[in-house]
Amino acid sequence: MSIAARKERQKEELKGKILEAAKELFIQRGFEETSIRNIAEKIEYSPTTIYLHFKDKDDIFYALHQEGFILLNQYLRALQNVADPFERLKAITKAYITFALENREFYDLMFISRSPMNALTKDKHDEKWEEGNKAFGALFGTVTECISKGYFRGMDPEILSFTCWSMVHGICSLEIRGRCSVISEANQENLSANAGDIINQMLERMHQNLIQ
Amino acid sequence: MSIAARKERQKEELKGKILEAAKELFIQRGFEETSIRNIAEKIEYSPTTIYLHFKDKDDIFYALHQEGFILLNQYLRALQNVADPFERLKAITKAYITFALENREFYDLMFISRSPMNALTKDKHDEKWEEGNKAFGALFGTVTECISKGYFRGMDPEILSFTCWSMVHGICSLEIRGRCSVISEANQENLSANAGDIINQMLERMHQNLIQ
DNA sequence: ATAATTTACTTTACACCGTTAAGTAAATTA
DNA sequence: TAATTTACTTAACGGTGTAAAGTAAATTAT
Repeated sequence: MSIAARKERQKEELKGKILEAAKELFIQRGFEETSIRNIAEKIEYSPTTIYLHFKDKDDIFYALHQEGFILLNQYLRALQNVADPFERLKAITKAYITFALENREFYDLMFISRSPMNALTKDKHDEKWEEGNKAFGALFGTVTECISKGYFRGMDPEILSFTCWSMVHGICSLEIRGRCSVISEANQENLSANAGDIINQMLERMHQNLIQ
Repeated sequence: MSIAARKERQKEELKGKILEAAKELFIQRGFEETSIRNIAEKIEYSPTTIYLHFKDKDDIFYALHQEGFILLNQYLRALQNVADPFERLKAITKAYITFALENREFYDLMFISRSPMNALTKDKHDEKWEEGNKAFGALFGTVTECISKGYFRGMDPEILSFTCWSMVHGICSLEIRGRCSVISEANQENLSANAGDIINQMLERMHQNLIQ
């Protein structure tokens, strides 16, 4: 039955083309300015064809947000050979910020936009946010390791992990959603990187204080 | 010329009614689900009437986001009589989180949504984000006072202020945009408040470390 | 008091949007 | 060769923001 196999292949091919077109458009123009009709026109199919491969618009952007997580993992994977968990934690916060600024639209989709989360609560009823869970798990693992080596003594690893995430997410999302105009022009350059340094400094001093 | 005065009054009245209707709708249903037509129907005018009072949809939500800042100021004003700047700083972070969670849609509009920022870059060409400047100024003032009293020695007050803002914004925006499902159910309760406590703890230990 | 003008709207219309239902031509199977 | 399935497209529904044109009432001018 190689005909069925070829058809399956062609179906996947078209799905890939839809996603590719969607990605290009949304990276150029952002999520809200990317319509099903735009995507369809780009791949030279009718708009309704897209619905044969994706449930709805949110479903497309859920798939794209998955690609974003693969990209984020590439940034983080490199840090897995940092032996000291505390050094690794600091490297994670820096890499996370770098990822966000180098892939703004992806970051927006993954952590700010409501669209991919809508896809979860609608279609995949009762399904969990696996991508988020996995990425958070990596942070959680490192924080837990830190605690087991005497850092952050007595703190809840999950809440502390969330707090670390929050701190860097705050920087990235204020930057991406254009709220940094309150900062003087001189400080706006490298603002995110500098704020990231302060966060790592805070983590460091927290540690220094505890071991004294 | 009291006729002109009355007309002016009536014009302002209608503008207020539009804003009131928009506010109710957007608090109930969120920004994206609130349309010009909805607002018009609610006040029993034709949709195009709204354009006699507001340039476009973003302009309406810019006005609403201003109301949000008035509300935020009410949360923060109470803390102005906390004499010690460091205690005030910690109170600000807590109050900020409380404001965000008690006024989620307003918070979204003020610090996450693109809409009011669009109004700035479009219409009010070259105008600055005054609301943001003013609110940030209050934080900046407190942080500067902290530094002048020996806290956070050697740090840039503006970048540090931004970092403090980022930390609490991160918590609030992850919560409001539904990214907290990665946390265990037990920890999801009071997650934001607990993360806020950790942030204050970090600020505190940073200080303790410096004065030792 | 009547005519001209301004004001405060509404109606209509345009060009989009996501999405569903119905139709169709080609490929495949019986 | 006929029946069926596949892979689409066309047409349509009900929504969106917004601009242009029309209208009736209020106001001003003569």
